[in-house]
Amino acid sequence: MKPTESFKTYDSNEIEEKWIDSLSISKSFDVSKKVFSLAIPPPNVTGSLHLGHALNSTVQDILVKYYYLKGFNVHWTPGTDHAGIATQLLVEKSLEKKGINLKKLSNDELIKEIWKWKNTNGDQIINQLKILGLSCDWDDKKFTLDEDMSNAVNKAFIDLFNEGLIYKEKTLVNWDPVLKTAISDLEVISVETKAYLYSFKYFLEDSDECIIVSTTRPETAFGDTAIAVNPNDERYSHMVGKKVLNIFNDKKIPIISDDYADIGKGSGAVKITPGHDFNDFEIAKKHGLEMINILNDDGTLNNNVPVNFKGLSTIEARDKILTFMKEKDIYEGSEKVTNNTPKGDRSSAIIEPLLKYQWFLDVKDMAKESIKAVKSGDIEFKPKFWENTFFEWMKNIKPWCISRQIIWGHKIPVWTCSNNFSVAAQDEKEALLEYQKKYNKMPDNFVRETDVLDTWFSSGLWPFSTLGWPKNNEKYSNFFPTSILVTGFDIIFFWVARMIMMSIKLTKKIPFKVVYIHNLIRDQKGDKMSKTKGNVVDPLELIDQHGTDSLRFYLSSNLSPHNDIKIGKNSLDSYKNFMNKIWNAYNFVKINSDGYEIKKQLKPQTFYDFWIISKFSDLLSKYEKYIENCEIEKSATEIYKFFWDDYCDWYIEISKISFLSNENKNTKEILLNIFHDFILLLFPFCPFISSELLSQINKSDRKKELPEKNKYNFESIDKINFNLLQDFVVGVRSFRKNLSIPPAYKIDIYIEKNNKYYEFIITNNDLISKLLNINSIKHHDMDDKMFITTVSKYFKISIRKTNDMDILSQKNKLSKDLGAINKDLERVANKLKNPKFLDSAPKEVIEREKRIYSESEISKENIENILNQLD
RNA sequence: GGGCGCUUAGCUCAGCGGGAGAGCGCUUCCCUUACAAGGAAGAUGUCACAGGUUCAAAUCCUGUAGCGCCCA
Repeated sequence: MKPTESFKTYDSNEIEEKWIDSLSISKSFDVSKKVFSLAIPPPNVTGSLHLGHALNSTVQDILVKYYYLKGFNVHWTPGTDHAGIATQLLVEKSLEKKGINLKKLSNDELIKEIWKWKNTNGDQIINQLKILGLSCDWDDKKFTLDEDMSNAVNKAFIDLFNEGLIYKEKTLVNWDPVLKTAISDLEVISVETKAYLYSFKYFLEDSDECIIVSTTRPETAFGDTAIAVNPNDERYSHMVGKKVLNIFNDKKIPIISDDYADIGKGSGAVKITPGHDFNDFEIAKKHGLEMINILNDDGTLNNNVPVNFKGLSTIEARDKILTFMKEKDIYEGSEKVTNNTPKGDRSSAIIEPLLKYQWFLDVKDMAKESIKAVKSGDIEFKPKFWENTFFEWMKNIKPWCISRQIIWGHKIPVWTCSNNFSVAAQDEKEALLEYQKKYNKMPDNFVRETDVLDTWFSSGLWPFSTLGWPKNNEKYSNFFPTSILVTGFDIIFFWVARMIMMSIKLTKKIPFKVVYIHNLIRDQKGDKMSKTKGNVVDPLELIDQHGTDSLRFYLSSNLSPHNDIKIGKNSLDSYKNFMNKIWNAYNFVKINSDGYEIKKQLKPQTFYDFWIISKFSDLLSKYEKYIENCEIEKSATEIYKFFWDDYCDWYIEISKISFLSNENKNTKEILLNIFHDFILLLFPFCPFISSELLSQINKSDRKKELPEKNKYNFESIDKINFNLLQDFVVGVRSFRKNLSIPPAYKIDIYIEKNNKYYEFIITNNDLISKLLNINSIKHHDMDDKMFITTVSKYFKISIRKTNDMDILSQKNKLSKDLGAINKDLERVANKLKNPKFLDSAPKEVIEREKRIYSESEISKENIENILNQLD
């Protein structure tokens, strides 16, 4: 007979379907309540749910549900990011696939196409997030290109522009020749590549003397406008100030002296190409050198090179110029080197530094203010070590290139007159007024900028723009600054830093009080997941197989500040088992708690009721402490340990026996109440199974709130009795196993009458005997050779000797125990006879060591006696 | 080259000054009426290495090596 057949088995899919629409938390503007608010890191509209989203939003959702249980006024804004370049690329590609010629589309038509795509596919990620059981305010979701969001972007731009922090400048920028747009420093990744370092000669003007320079990019020689040598380099000191002939463009270029040239590197002389290298650009500014741009926007060589090189790609030009060098006999050879090639994070194209007019935001002072906010503790990173990374970047920050030559995004709200005077405004009408006000005349040829803003510009406003800024409405004043920001460490620079800067500058407030940085998810081997590698684990598949709750509990248990999460195909197994365990435990609770209710106060009577109550009380305080301190994984571990080890393995097992006697009814009530309150603690982690079980327990729709602390707060709870019971029970089980006594074999256990805890054991004889499946516990005289004996921490446990007992195995075990105890004794004895230890160690430590010593001595003596008996 | 982090059981990781831990895996026994997706009892470690500080170091400091990430 299988009693399970009468119970419903745990089916994650079924309960998820049932509860998916009931998890929203509606916000209120009840000002009497404490506030917990946060904004979701908006996933890209192009995105589909991956484990990174699952992890990030699970963490947030745990916090949200936790503070909701605590009675806070919670507000969590969901939303999506328009993700400028990424989205435009995606839609362009899909249009090309359909056979549409992009070149024939006007910008307006393309934008229309992107919107069309967004409106049909843009909600996919939001719908997938819902599957995770998140308590966002789904009715209040935002998109970075929404009208109010765009107005906020314009407002931010206008303010920063009017303050002179946003400006247009022709300077060297990172240019992506494939996307044909400028990008910011952060969007350039340097990829280690194998390359050749070529050396060639420049001849001094009217002289046979030459100077050798080396470069991995010989094709840029057309743009060389100087040769730099180190001021301390005696080999070249006589040349400084003279000129060499650049035979690639027939110009005479100077030899300059600058620390930048490294004496030890190569020949010590270095060619300066200001138009195509950031370091060289700085040198050129310092020395007033000419800057030559030799590239077109698509990366091919332009009109500033000889006609036979024009239009070539840099790679083609490289071969050709090497041939040219050889012909002219100035080529000196090459060597293999590894160097870092800058590539675009979206296009993977080699990024060319190019002279361009672009818009910049001067963030230097904003960065300083941000550093201050973190240093002062107004904003706190958790874990704290990330603050160093943040400071490091903020200290070295450069002006942020915010303009992009693409079409999907916030168009820069600047209008320029033919005289080059510009104003920033929300729209053309306002721009006209502004222009008249500023310049006291009407503009002519008034045209708007065509560039759009870097996507991160609008993301930088997210925590306050989503709440209504620049309007000071109820939502904004209630929920801003937000309580926390939860994100992976990969976007600290891209996003976190910029939000802090923008917020302090524009709202005069910090955007959030805490930055909770969590780890990232990788595959089983620790490799980054990517479609090309084919190692992507799909969260939806995991959810289908193991359930959302299992996934959420897995993720929250494995958050670690130091290690990335490595997920494999069996990673979720034990968490699914945990859900099943909870489910089945409820089956037991249910059949034993009929007619009992959830109470405000409990009335424990037995030592085991007191014990489980004190255990739950411990859990409750650790649970709160860890969550509030952004150590969710520790909270999860406590939940797991309490439920499985304490509640199921001990309390339920004991309660089964207590129910046989029918004497005390409080245990059933406590069994139910603790289960119920435990499920409340579980709710933030595993909302589906929790909601289902809570609804089964409370037939009416009871409001979810954290259990009251004083429900579990009893004075002077005596835990020792339960420890005694555990010690005795484990001691007997182990003993029996060691002697190979079959479990069905009913035996009597004997203990000494003069044992300190004899009374406790005998008082609970029936309970303990049933728990152990033995006849009963009796007392005996140790000298009796009829017995075989073992020791536990508190007891000497004896069994009547029989012929079929495995006495040798028991002897081996005891000898091993004795070895361990002797080792312990030696260690402790050494400590205790060390006067310095007795002088300097804290009292508690000395006391404990003394206790260990005396306990170990007793155990040692006991074991030795028993061993003698066995001989 | 600079910075940050990591190195503890076969695997994944916790512990971060005072008796080496958890989960998974492994061994043995048990379908004992919540649960075999389970229960019980076990085995398993030069806490990377070398110095130092301390009465006491896996834990703090310094250095070395290896791994990972970020920035040049």
